[in-house]
Amino acid sequence: MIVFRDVTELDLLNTLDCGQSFRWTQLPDGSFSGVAFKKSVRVALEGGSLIIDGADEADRQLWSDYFDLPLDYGKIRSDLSELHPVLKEAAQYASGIRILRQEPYEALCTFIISQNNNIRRIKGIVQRLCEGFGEKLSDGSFAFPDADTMSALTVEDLAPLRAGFRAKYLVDAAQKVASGEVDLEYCRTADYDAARAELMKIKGVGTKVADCTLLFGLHRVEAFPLDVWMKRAMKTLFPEMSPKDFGEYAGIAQQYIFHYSRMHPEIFSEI
DNA sequence: CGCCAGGTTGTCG
DNA sequence: CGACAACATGGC
Repeated sequence: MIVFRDVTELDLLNTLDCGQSFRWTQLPDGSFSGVAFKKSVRVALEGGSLIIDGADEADRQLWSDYFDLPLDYGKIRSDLSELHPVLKEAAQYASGIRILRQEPYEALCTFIISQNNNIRRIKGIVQRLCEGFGEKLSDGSFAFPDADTMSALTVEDLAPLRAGFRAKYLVDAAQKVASGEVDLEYCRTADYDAARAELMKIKGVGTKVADCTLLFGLHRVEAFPLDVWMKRAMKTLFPEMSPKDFGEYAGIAQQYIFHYSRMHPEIFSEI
């Protein structure tokens, strides 16, 4: 078990169940169980301490990075709040959301699955993908399958996922990542537009999936994915702003606005 | 039955 | 460029 003391700006529900990761489920006691990096853990926040149950002390840095603990979200939220009064309200409402540092290939695949889909069904497809093709862990849970494994699969193999038209995109992603035709680590440090173009070599990866992969899988926090909610929010709440105006931590602003918008749908349906 | 869901693609002006 | 249907599946 690993314990991180005096953790601030972290809300587990808003971070683990806000549509950036699809691998966490809340338990009756409020804690979360999930798998990342082929490690199954239970996560809880008690009295300001973040507890990673089932983790080895040797992985302390890994889990610190996963929850992005080194980044000063209080400072970032304060700075973002000065940009726009509505952003200030959204950031306050959604405070405690952090950008997870997920594995790049997992982020890529889950956001390919996310297109024209809803979060509930995305979770189901991801779970079936892991159970069908991921490594079985000691506690009976399943890791996310790696690109090498998935590159050997066909669309027919993926039929049990019921992923629909997205299955062929998953196969293309696996093959291009496994062969090195698409270099995910290159995307970590490359010029942003070049990184986006690298990911968009994959069929079924457009600007939004690329941006989500960069934000949630490669921690490119300047990314600003525009999905249906964000397009509505930009038009209704920030008509005078463009994504560029949100600065180097635009991705964090994006999460605040996305969460705030989803929790207040009436904003967009009035009149 | 029709509409929508953290979109992308192909096609047509 | 911009608009628009099609794409699989499942919930409402």
